[in-house]
Amino acid sequence: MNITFPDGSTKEYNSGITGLEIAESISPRLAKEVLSVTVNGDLHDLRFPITCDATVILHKWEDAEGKKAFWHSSSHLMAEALQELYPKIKFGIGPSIDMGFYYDVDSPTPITEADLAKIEAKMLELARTGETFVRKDVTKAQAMDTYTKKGDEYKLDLIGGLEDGTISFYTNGSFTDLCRGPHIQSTDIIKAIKLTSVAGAYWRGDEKNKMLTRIYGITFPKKSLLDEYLTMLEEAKLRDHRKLGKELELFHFSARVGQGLPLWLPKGAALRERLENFLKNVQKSYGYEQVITPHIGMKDLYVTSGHYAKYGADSFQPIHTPAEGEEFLLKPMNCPHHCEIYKAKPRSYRDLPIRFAEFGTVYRYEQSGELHGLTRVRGFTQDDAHLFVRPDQLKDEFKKVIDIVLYIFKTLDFKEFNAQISLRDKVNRDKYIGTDENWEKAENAIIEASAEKGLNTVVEYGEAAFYGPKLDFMVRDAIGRKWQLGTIQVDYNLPERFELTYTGADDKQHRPIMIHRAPFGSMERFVAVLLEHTAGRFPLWLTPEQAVILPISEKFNDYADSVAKKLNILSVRCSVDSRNEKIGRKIRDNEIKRIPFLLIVGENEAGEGTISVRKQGDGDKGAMTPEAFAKFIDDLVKTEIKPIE
RNA sequence: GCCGAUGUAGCUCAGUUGGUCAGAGCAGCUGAUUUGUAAUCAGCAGGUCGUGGGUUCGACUCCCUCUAUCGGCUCCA
Repeated sequence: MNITFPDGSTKEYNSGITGLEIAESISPRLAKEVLSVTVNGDLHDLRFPITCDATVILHKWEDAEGKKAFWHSSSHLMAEALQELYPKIKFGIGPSIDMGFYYDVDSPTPITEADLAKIEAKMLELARTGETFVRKDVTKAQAMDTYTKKGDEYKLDLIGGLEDGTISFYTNGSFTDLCRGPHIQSTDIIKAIKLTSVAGAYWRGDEKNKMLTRIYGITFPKKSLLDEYLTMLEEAKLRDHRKLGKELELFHFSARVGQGLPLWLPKGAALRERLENFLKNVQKSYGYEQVITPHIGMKDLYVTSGHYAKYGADSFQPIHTPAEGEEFLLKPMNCPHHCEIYKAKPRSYRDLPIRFAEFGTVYRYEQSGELHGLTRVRGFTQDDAHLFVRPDQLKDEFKKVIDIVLYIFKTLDFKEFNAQISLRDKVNRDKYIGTDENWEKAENAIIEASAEKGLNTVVEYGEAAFYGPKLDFMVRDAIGRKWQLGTIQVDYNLPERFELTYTGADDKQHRPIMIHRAPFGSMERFVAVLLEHTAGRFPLWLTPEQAVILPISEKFNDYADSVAKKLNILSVRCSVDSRNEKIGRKIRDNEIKRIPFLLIVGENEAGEGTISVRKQGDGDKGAMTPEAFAKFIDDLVKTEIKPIE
């Protein structure tokens, strides 16, 4: 029997050998380190006999598959510890996740964060005994029987959803669990354990079900890896946009204004304005026209669009005029307004594509528990645009929008993002409006355009908007949470509902197709993610303050003011730190404020008409005239914003 | 909305078993200093201890309500 390895080499083994034995035959060290094994593309138990020629991959910690097995096994170890500490506990599911694992449990005794240290200690104690993970295959009926006797409704629910056939149990120490595996060979390679948090989670993710307690944890094969991880988490917290937003005085929340309603402070407003102008310029070059629409619209507008039926009950309640009692809704999206602009006059096929852009502020009632800094708010501004196109223009226009998103990401140095194609749920179709035919056309347009643009995409079913499929651009925040930024959506439905038409070359009326798109997603979320990516060190073209002039003493404040005037005229954003403080103090304070350039002026500079330039994190740059410095800044900004290709 | 945790001055945080515990540093203000590349010195002022109830002779401390925030779940036009 031949076993082939990933490097292409082949070795002969006796039939029935296991992955673990193969590792042992290669080296005792590998046998210690191997965490899981892939046989012919499928994950297998390390003790699973291999009986025919196969390709085998032995996974160590360095592999994602190795980590998965390690963390999944750790969740079983935690379950064992929990069972010993809380004998009446029942278990839901306990998978590995991106970083670590969790287990959902139903315990009559509440488990809180205060209990985590105790559970950790128990886990370590059990891990050291070197328990193996022993697999036992049973029939579905036997499995049902086992859990019926135990009175475990969660496991019974899980088994009920499985197909008939073999079901596997894994046992480590005193704990046996329904589990597909695979697992690591022994618990004694789990050397470092940190239970990170407890949280509530609905059974099977359905809010109608009971809420279980979810315990999150992470484990490592070495103590030093845990320390590194904890350090990394600490550093990530320093980049949290909520912390930086406060420190850099960008935005503020007030309970009296209302939760989820950000107040933009002067520096934040300046930053946001610059981002908006940047995008406006890009859009102008792509033929977009700016429009402006009101913050409210009559209820009927949203009844027509279909949004009222879908979200009306879960929205801010209607606003009424005092005399007539007319109902208005706080604008939750801009598309219906833009449809009405399209309808303002007859459109010809020659006019299309028509591209209406607006930085449109919208209000959505998000559940209170869902609010999160600037990334999930109740009032926010979309960098919205709606493109009205002919069918023959759809794919090209979609590709141009992808170009815009990629250009923006490149300019702002977002290297790591995921492009996600969000399609309809395969089964549950009544969540959506529109005909199957149009949905298929829309979905195909997105899939083809993305492929032709060479985008590396993942497809997610059930993630589409209720009126159409989307291409979403996802990025992660400082601690790895995923957020959607840019979105591009194809919509056949709103044009139908608003009876949008254009006159074709055949002199007949035709239906345009709509593309909804927002490359930033929203100004709020984009700024939040940008803050976390840059740790508050914005590119020069964006940063609220590019330079601060630091007079050596108050004697030079007048000279500093004259330099500031000169630089402001030359479009350098700078101010004067005229406080009566020592130069060291001024440097420190302004470094902390992340001002890119510090301009020091004293007797020498005032005499020569120059400024001494100090760059953040890069030290002394020498003296130059204000004019030379302005040119220097201008050149740097030009390297940051590259022309559109 | 649900589960859990937290809420002390503008910010970051101390406050022992309920009894001079309302504090510190930074920021602010005043004065002195007039400074050459990451914190000059001194003084002053700042808080119904998130809100509203309750228990108690007495509550920042214990209990309940509400509210906001944080970690998740659900949701996300």
